[in-house]
Amino acid sequence: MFVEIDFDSEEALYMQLRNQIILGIANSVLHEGDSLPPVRQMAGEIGINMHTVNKAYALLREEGYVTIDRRRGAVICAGESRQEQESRLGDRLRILLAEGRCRNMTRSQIHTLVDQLLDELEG
Amino acid sequence: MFVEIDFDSEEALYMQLRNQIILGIANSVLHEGDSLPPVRQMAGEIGINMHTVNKAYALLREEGYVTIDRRRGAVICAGESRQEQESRLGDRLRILLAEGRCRNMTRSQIHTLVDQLLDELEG
DNA sequence: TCCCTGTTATAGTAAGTGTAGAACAGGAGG
DNA sequence: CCTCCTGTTCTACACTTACTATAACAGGGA
Repeated sequence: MFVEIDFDSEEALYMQLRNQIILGIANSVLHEGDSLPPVRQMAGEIGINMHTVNKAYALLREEGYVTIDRRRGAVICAGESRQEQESRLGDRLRILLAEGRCRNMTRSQIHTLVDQLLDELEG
Repeated sequence: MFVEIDFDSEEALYMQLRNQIILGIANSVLHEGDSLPPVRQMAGEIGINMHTVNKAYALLREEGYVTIDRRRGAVICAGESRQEQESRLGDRLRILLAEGRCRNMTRSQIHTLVDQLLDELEG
């Protein structure tokens, strides 16, 4: 796997793993139907506990990014955006934009940054 | 103050307060030079502990949103965007955009959402 | 002096995070 | 049937963070 954990980060390990998998999906490194490594294998590869990986997988399942069954493990599933997720995404984006605006970022600068980050994901 | 705390939220109280103050600045409800209520008064108004308010104020000071002295309390200061702040902002925005992309949001939909949220802040 | 300010110290409860060992249920394959 | 691998669940422990509470301190203003 492409996952790398920063043990010095203040962000929770399971959250780092969750984010990197989401980035992998958006980045087309992971496609619909792909299976994630089993919890024990993933835990061994990145050097964290099995339960921490399990927590990340369970979170991804709750958020609708993967489906899990005992045969195939965690499988990337199609993005069927739920409304509740969008609202949370909007709330989080609102704070982010407010911070940028407090930092004197202009509207065009923000759009440029968004395009740049989207290009990274698609490129 | 305009601050309202959601005690059922999973977000930390001091983080809610910090975010609402930042929204207030971006929203032009709070202007450069304005003083925030004293920690004890703010704590009493919104029904939380003084130390929790103090933690939010201290965080805002670390992030460069306010300056604090004993005479005038916490005073909104000018936005002199630091580079470290921007990088963190970019990292957080990257995750957010990845989530949106996994939810099949198009680039134009994202820009529309950004514009909508910015209009809310400016309106 | 008195009051208000932020600040600090100490303490306690509660929750979250990460690790650890063990065991279970169920499907796959020999 | 048996074995292996899978996710899942349980208990337990240490550590950190979050929040509250009480108290005291230093410093500027009236």
